[in-house]
Amino acid sequence: MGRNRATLADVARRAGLSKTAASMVLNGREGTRLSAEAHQRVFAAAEELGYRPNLAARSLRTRKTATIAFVSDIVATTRFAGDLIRGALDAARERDHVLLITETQGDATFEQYAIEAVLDRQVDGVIYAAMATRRLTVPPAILGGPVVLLNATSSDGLPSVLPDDERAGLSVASALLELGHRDAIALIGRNRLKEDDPEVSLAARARLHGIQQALGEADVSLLAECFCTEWLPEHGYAAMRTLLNRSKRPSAIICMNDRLAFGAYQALGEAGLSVPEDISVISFDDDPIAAWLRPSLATTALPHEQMGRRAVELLLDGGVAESPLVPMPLRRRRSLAPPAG
Amino acid sequence: MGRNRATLADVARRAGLSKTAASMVLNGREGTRLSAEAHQRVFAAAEELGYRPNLAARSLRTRKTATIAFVSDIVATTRFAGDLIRGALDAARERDHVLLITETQGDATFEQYAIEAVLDRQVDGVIYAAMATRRLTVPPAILGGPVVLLNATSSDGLPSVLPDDERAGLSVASALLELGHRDAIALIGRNRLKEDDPEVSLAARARLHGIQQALGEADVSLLAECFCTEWLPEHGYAAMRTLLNRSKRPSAIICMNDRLAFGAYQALGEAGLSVPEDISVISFDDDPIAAWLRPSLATTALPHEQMGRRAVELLLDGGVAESPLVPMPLRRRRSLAPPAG
DNA sequence: ATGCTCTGCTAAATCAGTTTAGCGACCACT
DNA sequence: AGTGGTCGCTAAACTGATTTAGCAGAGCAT
Repeated sequence: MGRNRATLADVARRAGLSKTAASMVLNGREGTRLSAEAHQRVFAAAEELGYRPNLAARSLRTRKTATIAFVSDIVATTRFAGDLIRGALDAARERDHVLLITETQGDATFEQYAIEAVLDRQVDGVIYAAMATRRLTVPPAILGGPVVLLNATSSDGLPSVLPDDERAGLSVASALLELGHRDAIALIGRNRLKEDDPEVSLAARARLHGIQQALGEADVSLLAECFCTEWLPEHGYAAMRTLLNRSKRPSAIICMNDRLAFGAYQALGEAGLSVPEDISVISFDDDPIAAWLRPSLATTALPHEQMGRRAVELLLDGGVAESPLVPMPLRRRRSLAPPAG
Repeated sequence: MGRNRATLADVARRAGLSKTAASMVLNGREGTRLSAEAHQRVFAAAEELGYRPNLAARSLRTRKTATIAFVSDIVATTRFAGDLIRGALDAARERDHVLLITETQGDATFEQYAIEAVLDRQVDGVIYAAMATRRLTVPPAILGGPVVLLNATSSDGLPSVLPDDERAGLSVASALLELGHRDAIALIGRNRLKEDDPEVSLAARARLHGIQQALGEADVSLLAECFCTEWLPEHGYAAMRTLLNRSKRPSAIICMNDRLAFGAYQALGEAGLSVPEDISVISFDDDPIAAWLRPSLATTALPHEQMGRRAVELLLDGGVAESPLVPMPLRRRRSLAPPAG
């Protein structure tokens, strides 16, 4: 790779100046007393030789690599990961940085390995990302330099970037209240494990709080709450069927995520009920599937791209981040209507 | 990041030996005549100091960085990208390498930038990946070193890794034939642009060929073919509705991808038809949605993780790759049944 | 004539490794 | 005693940049 690249010494020689002079000119150093003509010559030589600095050599001296490590537990499995990475990539490029990506797969050995690998390469900072919003403990090895937590928090007081799930819960419930739903709102996706263990999820509890707060303020209580062991379509399907067997049919359903809502749609379709005429449905995440459903599913979007971007900004610009919370915009779609009758 | 790391000189001093000796011992050099005791002392010193080599310094001398560039047009947008990256990440880790990921967004300026960024960092090789299987032209700048094309080919004769869409087409059609479907098989997703322009897609044409070959051998011809401008659920929905308005109802549908099949399911549900009793459905990709559908959708899996892995293997192990094609396994699921009646 | 400052530039050290060339001690052989 | 070979190890060069310290010459005042 890159054999025969011109070095700084080549540039200096061609310009008839010293390496020192060439280095200073190319780095735009202030306060140097090099003549305008010297500048000219260096630039010309660099241009002609197609000179590009060898960053390995530079970083040996400066201890800067213009490289950020993106260490995450799981990059695949969810299509959101790509957005997180893309946002980070964009922000990094704008700052002339590049991303070294590793995955720990939630395995301690891999994590150890990943961290050594990036530290050995002298990265300028680490973005430690979780694919499910949660609390975690960062490996002490990376604390020697800048770290930002992405989609996670820790007790170390490290800067972090999180989606604002509580406000999302609030807006989801409010959307239904505004339409006139009151006494027949059901919730699908309660889950003790997710709600009680912040190392599993922060989203479940926050979303629930938001929903409860909005409903409480309107003096409304839920018609029913369905517990689900996981937030997958099959669980949403089962929950919806249970709900439909009850004496009073709900006028609106809140699902804790879009996959549950997908399952709920399936059960509603089988029961011959239509959304939103018979039942409104609203949810969280804005998985691409939400827009593909018929009718399209109203939901609150996880701002993954924004979050990835913020993480890099926080890491490199050292911003103090007013708040770690990134808003989750409400996507109003066809699955919402006022209650029937 | 990583301040106060012990250097090789520290290790050598503690072992009471020279840097040369320490370097040789730690690199396990053959043919050196250093005593067993010297080995002991170096290993002990390295261990005690928690020594880790500075890879920037090493690669300055050796011109090896143990880093691979993963340059792709688009990392987000499809949930498959994650799998491609994960496979590459795994294979890279097994070989003590790490991935520098960049995205070009199909933009020439970004691409130029991305390539300079990775070449400046002296990567050992480049994986040039496309998110949709297609033919492309690689930027000449990266040809100075090893390159592997992932999910793409080019006219440069570069090694590449591709999914075997033609065989997938073959197995999809064969699966239907085996079940007894013959004169009422319809195809959703024909698309001239994708089929005719290899820079847009190689998959469409290959899948079609495979299907046609299998049907041809069985002396069967398609009942109908629906053209779709894109392969999104809405197009599958529309196509399916069109098909249902014809005089003869199909006994089986082949969709060119799972998203189209998702749309077809929606239209079938609305029409009160059930899968697979009334109509069988089979498709391509194995998007996670395929398993979530009710009934679960039979499809052929894009082996993205395998492909990512193969690309790294090809790049680092220099394998001659018997064939660039990675098999797409058939996932038999509930959407298949013999024709009714 | 001497000393001082300013200008425009460069030699050399430095970063942390790898690699080449070779040194001193010891032994065996003539 | 002199020569040659092996053993066990090291000094120094090298990679390609940045950075520190300082040099030569011009201009000016004393």
